[in-house]
Amino acid sequence: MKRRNTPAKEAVLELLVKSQKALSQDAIESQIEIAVNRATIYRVLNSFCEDGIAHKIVAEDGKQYFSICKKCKHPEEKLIYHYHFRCLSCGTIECLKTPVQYTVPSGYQVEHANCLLTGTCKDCNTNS
Amino acid sequence: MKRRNTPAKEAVLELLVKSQKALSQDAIESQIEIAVNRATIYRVLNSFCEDGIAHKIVAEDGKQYFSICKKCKHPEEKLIYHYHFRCLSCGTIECLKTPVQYTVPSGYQVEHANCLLTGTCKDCNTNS
DNA sequence: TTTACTAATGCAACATAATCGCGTTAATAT
DNA sequence: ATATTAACGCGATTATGTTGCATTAGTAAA
Repeated sequence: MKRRNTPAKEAVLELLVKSQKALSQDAIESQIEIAVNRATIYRVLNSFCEDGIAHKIVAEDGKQYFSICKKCKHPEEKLIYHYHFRCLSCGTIECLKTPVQYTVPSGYQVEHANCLLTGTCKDCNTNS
Repeated sequence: MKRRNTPAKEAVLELLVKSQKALSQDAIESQIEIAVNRATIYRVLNSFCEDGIAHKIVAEDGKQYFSICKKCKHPEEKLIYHYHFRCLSCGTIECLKTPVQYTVPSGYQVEHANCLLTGTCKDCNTNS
């Protein structure tokens, strides 16, 4: 199943790259230049994840957030998991550079890590 | 608002303690001895969280899981965040002893950490 | 034990997130 | 220009979690 380039994909990708943050479907739908159907946005985002272009974060609100992050890629093309930070004040979700480090009991095999810190970000702390 | 003891609370608590795992509302509803309404289960679970008895984990499936974990309590009564592990094969979510360690850029204030690793657990790895 | 107060419950309605089926549209290669 | 089929929009559907409200039942005081 070869991918095709479409206006929807380009617009979503551009928005994600431009915003530098993790965005939810509804944020994308409201910020995107062109009109794109909800289901399509999800399909586009999931295809990005499948292709390793974007990654998905599930926040404690149960919602999915997607982001493009070039720093995620390790030299040997392996994804390095890093912490994400969700600001309770402004809602922003950003990728921190802090890598996720963990050890698991022997016999356990880790395939994915979803690590989210919540609190107040720098901007919201200094502005209050 | 003082808490009252009720059959629903006792049953949910007993189940959580017995199972030693993080359970979702629907798992609790199906495993619990007595019939308890869905909304009540959520209210009970949230009250446990407020009282510091249980903690809530949001998995990458967007669902909330609740668990009792005595090891969570630090000597000075402060909650220590630890990793959780979700097995993609058997669905079990368990608390790992691995503490969550992170550093955040200056100006950031962390209030909560939700860290979940997914993969295959020991049992599922050895049985395959 | 009886009474009063109100936390807790069940039920139904509601809100939201995400997925899916299906007929149609349009990107790509020939 | 044509054929193929990935991608799309739309509507329906599923699932999770919350909320309002009338009723029930803990708990403490009389």
